[in-house]
Amino acid sequence: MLATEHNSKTKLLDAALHVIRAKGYTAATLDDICSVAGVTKGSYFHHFKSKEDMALMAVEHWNTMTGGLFATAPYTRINDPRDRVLAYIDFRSQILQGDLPDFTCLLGTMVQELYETNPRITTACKNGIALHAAVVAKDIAAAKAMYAPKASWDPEDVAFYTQATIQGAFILAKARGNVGGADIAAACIAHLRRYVASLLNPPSDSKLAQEITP
Amino acid sequence: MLATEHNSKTKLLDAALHVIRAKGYTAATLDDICSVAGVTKGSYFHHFKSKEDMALMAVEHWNTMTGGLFATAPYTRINDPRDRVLAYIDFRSQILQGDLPDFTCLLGTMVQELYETNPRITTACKNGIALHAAVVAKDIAAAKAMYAPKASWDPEDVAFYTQATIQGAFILAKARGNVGGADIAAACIAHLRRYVASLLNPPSDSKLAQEITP
DNA sequence: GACTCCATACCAACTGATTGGTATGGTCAT
DNA sequence: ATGACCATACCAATCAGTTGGTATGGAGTC
Repeated sequence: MLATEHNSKTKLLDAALHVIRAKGYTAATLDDICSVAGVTKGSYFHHFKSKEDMALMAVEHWNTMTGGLFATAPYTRINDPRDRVLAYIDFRSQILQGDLPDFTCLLGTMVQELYETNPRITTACKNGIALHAAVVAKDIAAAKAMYAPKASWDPEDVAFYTQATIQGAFILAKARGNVGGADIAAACIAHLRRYVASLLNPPSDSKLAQEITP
Repeated sequence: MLATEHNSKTKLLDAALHVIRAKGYTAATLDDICSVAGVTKGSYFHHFKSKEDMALMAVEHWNTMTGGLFATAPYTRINDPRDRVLAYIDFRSQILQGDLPDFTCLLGTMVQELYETNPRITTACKNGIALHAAVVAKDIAAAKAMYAPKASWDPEDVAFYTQATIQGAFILAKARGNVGGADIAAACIAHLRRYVASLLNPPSDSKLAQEITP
């Protein structure tokens, strides 16, 4: 067994996550990714049959990485579903650390430029986002059942709304740049938190949470 | 005056708006843009000294186009500032028509892939977004002064939040594709509307609108 | 344990196509 | 005839992908 057996493939995928998030899919060249990974194109094409193939595997890699991150995050151990949902949102705010390419979303970045030109990658991104949204929706549904059972809004719908806001927060962050970018994203997520909190704990005489008709 | 005086330049800019929104900045080639515009590269380089220069002018073109669209939109004639803000959000939902490249945002698309590699275009996008956010913020501030004067949230902050949600809605729409994409974006904007409405018309015993601490 | 055999992993150099950008020359209004 | 406008032909650089090859180590045979 080799210490470096499948090391190159993982290094290439890690490099791809970083480079694509920094420059986008089209501008991310194979040479970029290979040089960050510290391997050559020969190795690259040994593991991937094309750039598109690599991107699809990068999406899988991303899904397992982020899936693990959220599955093992501290907020998951909170019992009350409402608190857990809000702690999830807090967690999304807390992980806005480091440079922008470190905390922005691979799927949102790729689908933005490829939705019309690359259906396979677009579908992979759609599925990845839906996968995470479903996890969030599960907690939201549990919280709704307990705190707003009669409300007419759909937990899945709210889950997608959280993802939209977070994706949009990334865009504003990118526009502002590395200094201040994380701050404006956090401000957006703070508003999102307040909205979700209001949906799950509506003041008794308020019709806010009941009246949502998507 | 010539009928064709600056016709080619405008056609090139219009083509650029469409092609860049469809494929992103990097993947949008000069040949793409020229062929959509129906002119040749000779004309292109007569009007623009480089691709970056063209993109910067495209941002200006975009700002004047969208600026005019919102400045003359029916909702601006609504007197009550709260109604006007909510009608603005409704308007954002109403213009989700046609194919995705027709209603998604040039600035959000470009900044997503260029924030680390092209500071000039990034700054132009940031300014364009801030420009529109300021227009929205003005109405939100007027509405706040009338309906939630003691609330601690910042109108500018909320304006940026609206832009983030809309940008994120575009990403979800792109992920879902041309069929259903506009629907999920509209669902997100519906939630946004409800949140902004709650900020501007807080139920008397609710602390929702007052407690926002961004 | 020494041997062949072979799949996996990797590399350096190359290729054809495409890219943004140029050079040059023509057309037309003033 | 001069300058704004635009078309054709072209160029150097760069791109994704190929080529032909080396190095390693494990399986099977004797």
